[in-house]
Amino acid sequence: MSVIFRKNLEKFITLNDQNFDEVLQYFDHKTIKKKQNLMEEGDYCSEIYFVEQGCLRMFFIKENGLEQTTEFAIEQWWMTDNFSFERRLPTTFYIQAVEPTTVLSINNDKREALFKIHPIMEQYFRMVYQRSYAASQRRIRYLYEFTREELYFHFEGQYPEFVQRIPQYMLASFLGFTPEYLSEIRSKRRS
Amino acid sequence: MSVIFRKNLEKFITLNDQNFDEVLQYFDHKTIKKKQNLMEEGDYCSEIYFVEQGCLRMFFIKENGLEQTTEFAIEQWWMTDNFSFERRLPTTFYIQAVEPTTVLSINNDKREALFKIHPIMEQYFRMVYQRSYAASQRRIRYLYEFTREELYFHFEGQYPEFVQRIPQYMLASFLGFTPEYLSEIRSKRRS
DNA sequence: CGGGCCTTTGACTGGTTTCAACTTCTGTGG
DNA sequence: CCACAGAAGTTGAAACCAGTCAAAGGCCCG
Repeated sequence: MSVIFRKNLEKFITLNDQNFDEVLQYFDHKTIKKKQNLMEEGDYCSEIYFVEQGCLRMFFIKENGLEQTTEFAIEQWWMTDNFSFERRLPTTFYIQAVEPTTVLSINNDKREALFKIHPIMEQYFRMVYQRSYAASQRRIRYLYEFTREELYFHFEGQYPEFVQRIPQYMLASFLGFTPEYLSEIRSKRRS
Repeated sequence: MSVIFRKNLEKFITLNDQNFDEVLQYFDHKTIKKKQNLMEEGDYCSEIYFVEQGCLRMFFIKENGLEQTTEFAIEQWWMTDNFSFERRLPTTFYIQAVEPTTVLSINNDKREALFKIHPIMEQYFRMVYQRSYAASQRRIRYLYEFTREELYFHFEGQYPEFVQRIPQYMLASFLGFTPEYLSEIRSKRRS
């Protein structure tokens, strides 16, 4: 099963049916309801998550008590607090389902074991991280290059369907401004 | 040679003398003067760079003509425009030496060849990218969490020696504000 | 020793936040 | 299936963080 995971693997590497089945054995399936947390502040973030269906968001709690969203993950995206995962330290983030969501998960130790038996998975993750890092680099550039208003129009241009999919206050948070200001931006364009 | 590269490799993997020599053959040495560019806007960013000695910065030119610094790399850091490198597209960044600098470089094709002969290097780069991505994730969090003033104090606390090493206007640019504002922050603390 | 680059200072400006009040949407229980 | 309460979105006024501009001072390197 997990057609979508296989599809994602095949973007980077080739695996025959038997090898895919073997690889899949290392992963667990999890189903979470909307608003349910997959990970909370203080947890050891021992796993990484691959979204099969649905949408996750990562956020932390700011000084003033507000939730600051830093990432979204939809189908075929990996998500975790990499710092906590790698250093085996407690996380300061939450991972929450924006919609009913199913994920594949694997912990650090199991993944190391997987790498030993299927070295091609090392290549797969090297490529996944290379892309993720590249995306992250680009995002940092946008944060420097664009005003908040431009960030919104740029994001809307790149992911129009996703903008429809999530509540505005989450999008505002992700783009680094307030829901009130997003309202203002949207009303400006209407006129 | 290249004691420092070997030192870095050994943080992640083990290689005997012979294998290290073989690996090193795939890399080129480059020496660049202060203010010289290793890469310019429009270039195909075909290589990745490992800093042996010195300091690089990556920047792009904003609409208003100003240089916006997005990254620094000192000894033992890798630097490249990953997006351009991976997709084989022209870059929109510059990479420039802040000090006289020596780097190791390798292009995409050579690196693929290296992975074939020394699969352990695939593991090395998987780990390097995992860390880089984690660092990038943390940096994005800081950009959301801190005011510009807090960003400065936080950075100064984490890298006090590096703050001394580079001109203030570059640091201000990297932290996302103007040299004037950095002056203001610094004068506030003096009083 | 001089010129240009870097840093500092101050006045003014504006993009974005904060706060509060109001309206609209949504989902859950009766 | 409707009612209603809480959540999400809108609007406007006041405040503030940080940018812009201009001018002066300091310092490095040729």
